[in-house]
Amino acid sequence: MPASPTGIAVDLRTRRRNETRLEVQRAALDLFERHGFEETTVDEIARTAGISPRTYFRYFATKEESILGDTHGFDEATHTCLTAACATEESLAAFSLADIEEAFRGTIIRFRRDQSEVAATVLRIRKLVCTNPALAKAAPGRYAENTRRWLALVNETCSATTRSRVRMILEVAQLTIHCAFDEWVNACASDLPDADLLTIYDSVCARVRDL
Amino acid sequence: MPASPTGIAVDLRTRRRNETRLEVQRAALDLFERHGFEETTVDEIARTAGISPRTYFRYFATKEESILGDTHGFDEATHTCLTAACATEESLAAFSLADIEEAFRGTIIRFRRDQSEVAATVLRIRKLVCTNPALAKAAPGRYAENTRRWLALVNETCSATTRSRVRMILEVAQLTIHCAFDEWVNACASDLPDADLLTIYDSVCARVRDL
DNA sequence: AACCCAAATGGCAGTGACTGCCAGTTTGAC
DNA sequence: GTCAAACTGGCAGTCACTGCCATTTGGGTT
Repeated sequence: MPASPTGIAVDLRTRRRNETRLEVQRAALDLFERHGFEETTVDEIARTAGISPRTYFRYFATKEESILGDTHGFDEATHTCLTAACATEESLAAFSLADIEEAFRGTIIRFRRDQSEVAATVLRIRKLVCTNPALAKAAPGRYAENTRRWLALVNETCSATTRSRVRMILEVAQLTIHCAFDEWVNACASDLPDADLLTIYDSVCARVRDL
Repeated sequence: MPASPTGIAVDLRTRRRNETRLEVQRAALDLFERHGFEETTVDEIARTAGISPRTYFRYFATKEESILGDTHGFDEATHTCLTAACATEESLAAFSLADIEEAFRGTIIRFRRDQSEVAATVLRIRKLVCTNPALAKAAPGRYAENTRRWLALVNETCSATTRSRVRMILEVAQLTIHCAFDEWVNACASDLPDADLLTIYDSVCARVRDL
């Protein structure tokens, strides 16, 4: 199996897989924007992406996942943040909301560097999610699943109290980001001058601290 | 239209409606416990409750709603709490997480007075929700819908900042209760001696404050 | 080169949630 | 008693999603 310069293994197979995955996501986003989420069938998405409906469900478990599957790097940020914290008992005890907030801030900043391309897609997705009721309803469930998975990383070694604390941190962090996303979408829709995700995120974080 | 002693209007029609609603909820809870959520079909629930499948969907929009529809009084608590806060601008500015937490505490205490009957049902429901993945995934979406509806009450009169603040308060309050529910279920399952919902809720609230 | 296994794909038939429509029945107001 | 509105059941249909099987394709082995 050949390796890319970054050391990540990439057969032809997995490269193709990633490509079609992206293709499907693009098709779904496009169709949802044009005709609405409920009006678009999985068959249409598959046809547009050039695959069979049966194959669609080998890439995404549900219709919603073609948009909600992409978490824009925040999942990865949480994951690395948490696994680092799980290293020792002390680091887990010291693990705090501020850690994840800092990691999220880093992810947001990375958006900017990738000039428009990524950030624009994120905005389109978030707009859909907070506009369409069906997606708005499906999204929290999807995120709760992730939280569950993460919590499993901590599960074994620590006390029930610590685990509960970690859960609260993860959930509040998620909550904060999603609120920021929503406000960002609204700000962009209203053409407000300070429609900057990082600025908004910081102010939402501050608001949480003042609760 | 006759009125009950409490002043609530109860025709025969609405009384019947409430009865069948309860009947369906009971049937669903029972079947889900015995055969599992995904293994139970809506047709079975309807048959057990003595109605047609078509009628089922006139009571509950989805299969999940037959359990998730009952929010054990916490929705009502939130609603009254929030409408009271919306009365004047000052009261809305003073509205805080502590207000809702106090209201929730009251709701929990009310469980106790209704000796076992209600509390037992709540426990059964919460156990199902935190055991079954499909329900665990559906639940957050359901609650997000409520938050949306509540936020609409505040929508018109106040600044974007205040609305954002109210949203955070509502969401964190929801989060706290659901964490408490989960810990309660786990404590009951392990037969822990201090498996008291109020005690657990208080400690979760404290944990949130320390974030 | 021929060969082979694992992974990927597509088609087909089936299940089950959910909806719109229509027709019959029940309830409450006058 | 009368009539409109609400409630109900049945039927046909759509669509998300799954299991199974046959076929193709990629990549390593001899």
